[in-house]
Amino acid sequence: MDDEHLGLRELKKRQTRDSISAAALKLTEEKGLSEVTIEEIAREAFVSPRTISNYFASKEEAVLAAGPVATEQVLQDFSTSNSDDPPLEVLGRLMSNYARDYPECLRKAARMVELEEANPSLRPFRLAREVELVIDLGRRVAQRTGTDFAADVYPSLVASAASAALLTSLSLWAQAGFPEGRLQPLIEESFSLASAGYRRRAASPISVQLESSATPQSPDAQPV
Amino acid sequence: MDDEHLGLRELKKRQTRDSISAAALKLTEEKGLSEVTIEEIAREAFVSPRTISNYFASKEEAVLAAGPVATEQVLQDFSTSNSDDPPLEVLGRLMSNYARDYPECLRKAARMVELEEANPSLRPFRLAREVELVIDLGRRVAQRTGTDFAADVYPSLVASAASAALLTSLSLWAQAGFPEGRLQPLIEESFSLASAGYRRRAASPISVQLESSATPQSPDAQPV
DNA sequence: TCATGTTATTGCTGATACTGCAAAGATCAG
DNA sequence: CTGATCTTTGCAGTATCAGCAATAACATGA
Repeated sequence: MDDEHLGLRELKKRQTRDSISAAALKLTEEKGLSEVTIEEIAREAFVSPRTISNYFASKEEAVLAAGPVATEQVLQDFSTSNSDDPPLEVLGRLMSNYARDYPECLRKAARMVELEEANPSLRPFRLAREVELVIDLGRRVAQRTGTDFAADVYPSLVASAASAALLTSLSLWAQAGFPEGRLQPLIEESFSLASAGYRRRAASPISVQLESSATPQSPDAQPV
Repeated sequence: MDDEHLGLRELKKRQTRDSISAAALKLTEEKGLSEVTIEEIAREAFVSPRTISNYFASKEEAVLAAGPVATEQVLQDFSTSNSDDPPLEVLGRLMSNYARDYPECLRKAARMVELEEANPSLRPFRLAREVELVIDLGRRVAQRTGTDFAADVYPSLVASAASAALLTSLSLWAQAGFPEGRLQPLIEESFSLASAGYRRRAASPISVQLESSATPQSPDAQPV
């Protein structure tokens, strides 16, 4: 029911959708989203302005649609893996492996973080997408642990913690200038911190300290 | 610098701001935000449409400005209190006390959650506000624990966990129909779950189980 | 009290965004 | 090939929003 019999119609739909979001992303990187009009995106994507409204409710959603979609893979893996470890640890391992195996995808995600800092109007919409993912993940945690998603805080809390761990890691990593090989330890640190009830291990005041030159003064940072 | 010498000007500014957001809230509850125009809000608040644009960037922000602002109190209390306990536990106590002492404020917050479910366009903007709070809280955690907000995942993770604990509790509580006296235990459960690294205590599969009749079938829940 | 500077409010205007509707074009199934 | 279905498009109407200048309200100091 997913990629089964995709006729020409479905193919063209995805194609125009991708064209639009790619055009939106390109123009946004060039001029800033506030300077980009629907009409421009339409020209760039070879569609009519009206068509853009058919696909996206706003410029912001069009830009965000160009972001990474690989999260679904991790969600799948989480649901199918059957370990007896606590969900957070499983998620931590999955994310860590993901950072190791598909660095370009994480890099793309971090690039979106930067794009968001340059274009604040993106933030609300990115967050809305994020919440959808957290809800999805929460349901999976509930199913996996046999808890009730609607009556128990547990699944949602775990999902939120995992999301925060990943996003905080990405944000710090992007801020430090994407240092090679540093993301994975950051992710592991974040997840183990959550699993430890946010109590620092005495031995590691700042265990995965980045180069201090990368973030000399820290006027305003953008986590989450 | 806060409530010091508020001249007539500042007073009137706050007054018109409140008028606008109150009008926006009232009309939204009556007809749904999508059916409300800026012009209507302007009439209701006895200001010109142009003035609304001066105060808020969108209808959504106007509505959200009518929400509870008491979070600042908790942030203040967190910064001023000087306990040696882990920040999450301090925050948990503060929120629990808050739920006990100012139930009407929490109820208002939960009402906003419901309003958001009825008017999905509110969500992105509420989330954006939420993130601002989390960043603020993260900075305070950093200051309190002597960690570096910009170089260390710890402060942001703690702040995110606290935010998730509160919001998840509110969401569940609202979904269950605001049962009297149930919010505080939910909050305590959520915070202690986070402090315990999201590991259930063996004795409590669902320790703060709500009346099962309150949530018979759970088609789509809205945490976070 | 008055005079003057400062700031908020307002109307106007132009640019942009979004939606419903109906026509035109593309794809599909037989 | 033909009719059905769906996508794309143009058009028209409504709504949003920001810049600008004028007006009104408040503040400050004498």
